[in-house]
Amino acid sequence: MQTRSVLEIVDVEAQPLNALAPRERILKTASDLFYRFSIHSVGIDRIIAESGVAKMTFYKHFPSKANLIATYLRYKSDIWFQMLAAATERTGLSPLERVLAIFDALDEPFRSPSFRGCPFVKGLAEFGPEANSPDVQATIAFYFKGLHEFVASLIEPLALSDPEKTVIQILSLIQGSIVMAQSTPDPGLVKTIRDAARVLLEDALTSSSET
Amino acid sequence: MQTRSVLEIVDVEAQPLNALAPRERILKTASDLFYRFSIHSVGIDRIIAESGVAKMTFYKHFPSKANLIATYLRYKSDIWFQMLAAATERTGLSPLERVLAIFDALDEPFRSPSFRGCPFVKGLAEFGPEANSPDVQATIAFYFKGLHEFVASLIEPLALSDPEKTVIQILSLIQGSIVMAQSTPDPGLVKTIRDAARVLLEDALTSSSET
DNA sequence: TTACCAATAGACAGACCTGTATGTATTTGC
DNA sequence: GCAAATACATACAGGTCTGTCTATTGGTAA
Repeated sequence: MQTRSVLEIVDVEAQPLNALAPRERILKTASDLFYRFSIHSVGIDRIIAESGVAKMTFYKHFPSKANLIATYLRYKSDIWFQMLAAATERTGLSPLERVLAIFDALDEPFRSPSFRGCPFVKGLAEFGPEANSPDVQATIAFYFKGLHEFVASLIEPLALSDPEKTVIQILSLIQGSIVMAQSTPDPGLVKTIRDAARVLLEDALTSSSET
Repeated sequence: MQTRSVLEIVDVEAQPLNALAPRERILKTASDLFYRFSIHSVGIDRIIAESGVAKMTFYKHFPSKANLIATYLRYKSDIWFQMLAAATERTGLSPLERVLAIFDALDEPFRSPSFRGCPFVKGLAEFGPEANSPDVQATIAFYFKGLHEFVASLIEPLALSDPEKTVIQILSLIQGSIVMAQSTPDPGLVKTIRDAARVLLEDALTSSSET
């Protein structure tokens, strides 16, 4: 009983599968498989088998595969935004350091052997504009919009004359570094990109103070 | 007869489907469909139907779907590198302008309504390290290596003290801008990213001349 | 003309896919 | 301890996938 209540407050991420309720077990298994192998190449049957759940239980919790996919993406999105918030909201950081903290936060995932790139870029690759999966597409759009707003909120305190321009540049560095980390292994990547971001931010600050 | 020889030297890209030989018809159809809808979600049957070819004809020219996918990616890679070469090899450009010309070349594809992001990032999303398709994976790796070498060859004349660092930064801006163009429409994107690249290059040049 | 080769049409095998149906076991709340 | 909800195992329907097979048509070159 006591063990039970402890389990409930601990992050789902760190739990062994068999300690989780069916719904979480399905979601975590699907998340691993979708992220590793791509979405279309992983069938419901495999998710059911690896999560040790009956088919009817699956369809009770997730009315369709599309629903599971959207839930998976939303789950990844939540984890990612939580991580970003934790990294940038630390006390004692200057506004500029908060922006650069984004890149520091990327270092650990980039070094993880299970890193496979951005789930939402991958999602967009499989469920682009021509796909017929409104829930999935909406979840992907939700992420990109959220990231944009998050970066904008960090840039805003810098009081730049053209903040949106710098937001786009930082976003491009984030997305670009994720692609690079996935396609071209390089232990120094984060430092290189962080330096680029710093140069761009300092340039924007200088330009803004001149005018 | 004369028409025939003309057709042969004109770029395959611009031809109507029915004027092409079966192999090119298949490849062009597959290229369109794979790029628009993703690879796994487009079946052989659909490619055959839309290219107006018999199934046996398809399997005569492409021994398997994996072979077609690898050929498709190689085809996209060739077109893309040709475009990059044409944009950067123009006469009268300074070494720095040649690097920036990469971003000018991105403007047109980004504005095209049929733009759907980078075929190789999309390819990696569907055929990552865990996939069992060595030919496809090799073609994707070939592209990323080629782009890296291409950018390095443009950076090299700048005689920077740490050229590889700038190469990675420029590559990240390229990949990042492609993701942004796909996920967040913005007519001013290329100018914004080009400015970022210019700032980074000028900073690298300044640092190199100081030491 | 004849012999050949490429392309066409369409059926088919065997595996996989999503989602449903049926019935049994287990856990949970009262 | 009992009733109700939940999860289990498994079979199945209907569709799609890749790749093979057979048989026929049409153009080309000797």
